[in-house]
Amino acid sequence: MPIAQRESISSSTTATKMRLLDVSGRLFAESGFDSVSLRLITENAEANLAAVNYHFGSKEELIAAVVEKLVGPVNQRRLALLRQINLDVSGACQSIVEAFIDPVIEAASRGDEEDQRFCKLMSRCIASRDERITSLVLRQFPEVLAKFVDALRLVCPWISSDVAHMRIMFMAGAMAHSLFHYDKLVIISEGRCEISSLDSLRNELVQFLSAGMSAGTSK
Amino acid sequence: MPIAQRESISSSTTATKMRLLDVSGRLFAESGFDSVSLRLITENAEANLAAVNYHFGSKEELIAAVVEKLVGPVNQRRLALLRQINLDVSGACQSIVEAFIDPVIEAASRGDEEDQRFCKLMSRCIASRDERITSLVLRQFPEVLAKFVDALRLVCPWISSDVAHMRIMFMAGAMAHSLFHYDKLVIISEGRCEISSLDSLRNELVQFLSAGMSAGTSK
DNA sequence: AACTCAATTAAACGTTTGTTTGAATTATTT
DNA sequence: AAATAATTCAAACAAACGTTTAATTGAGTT
Repeated sequence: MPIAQRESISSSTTATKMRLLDVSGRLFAESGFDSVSLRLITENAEANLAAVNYHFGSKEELIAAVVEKLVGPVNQRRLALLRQINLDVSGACQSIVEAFIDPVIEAASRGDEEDQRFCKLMSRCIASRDERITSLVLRQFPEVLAKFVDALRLVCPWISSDVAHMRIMFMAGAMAHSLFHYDKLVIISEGRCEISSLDSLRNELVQFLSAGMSAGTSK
Repeated sequence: MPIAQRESISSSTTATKMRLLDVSGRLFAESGFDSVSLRLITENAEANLAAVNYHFGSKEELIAAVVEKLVGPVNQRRLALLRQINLDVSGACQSIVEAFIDPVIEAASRGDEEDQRFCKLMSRCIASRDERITSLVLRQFPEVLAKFVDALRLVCPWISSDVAHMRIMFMAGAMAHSLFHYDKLVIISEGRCEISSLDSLRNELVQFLSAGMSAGTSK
């Protein structure tokens, strides 16, 4: 009878359910949401094949659980950091960028998991091209976007609303792309570039984006 | 006997084969490479289900044909534009950014297809997270990356090799992300932002990236 | 007109997918 | 201890997938 107790389950959080969430995140990070089968997940979680449908209802709801568990706290932290910024002092634009970037870096470094895996999963969420994923991610994003646009325009008054929105999008893209692919840079550059740590990537991202965010307008 | 004539086919370019390539590009742009089935492709191309395997050998080789047809000319054009730049004059950094961006914008605007669809397909190639795709795309990229790194460091001598590599990656990410998602910005911004044309997006991208590329280093 | 070979077709193949079922097991409550 | 609910399990399900096969068509050549 796996239907009636759906609601009582969502609060119980069985050990199996948590293991499924954890293993799913690991596998999704490496291969994407669609490529990972329920059989691979349940085998790695040492659970039965039917466990996902029992605990989450469907694969899609499992994905939703993984995604929301990941992006929710990050967006909350972004808003919290943004509120702490003194928008009057010089360097406030860099603080805005940091408020957008650092919650992701923090979460990646804090977790017991490996940095890269967390970054890849986060990148798959933020810059997904699957509407089923983006609809989940973008649900919370309008508030974040609006707050960051307001902050940016307070610090850089010469930026129009349209341009501010675009620049937030550019920032998200640069971050998501580099978070996912930075480990490949040593190969593509044929050994000429090596990123020593996630922190060094973060520093260069902040440097690059701060300049872009505060750039003057063309005309 | 679909094996022996494989090479004679690749030069004949049947009407069916071209239709398959065209339809595949359209469908891949909208839904991604994996989500589009051979049945959907062949139905839209008014061809038989077996046509893809006959003309291309497999679905994977069809994807490879679509990808290489798309990214090859763009990278060639990038290198051509880069060679034309006078690296001594001021504003050379912006020219470098334009040499990276404009080949994509040109190709999107030139094609008979709709802008957005082309942008989405291009974005799926450039910033793919599927190793089967990235291995195709990145095959030509080391040369492009190296040339752009060299040009950037000539114009901005204070940038180290590592940082130059990263900034190219940031640029690619900002471009790919915004090319794919810019039509969603009007929804996410809840009507507060609307991108009038692909050209306006291009102009803001150039403005943003030029500032980021030429930014000073942190210490 | 007979032959040749590329191209198309309909049908079936074997896998893999997410999901469902009903019984067995374990845990919790009465 | 008995009864009830929650969880696990093996097995099977239908659907969708890429691929293959063998027969058929059609144009170009000998």
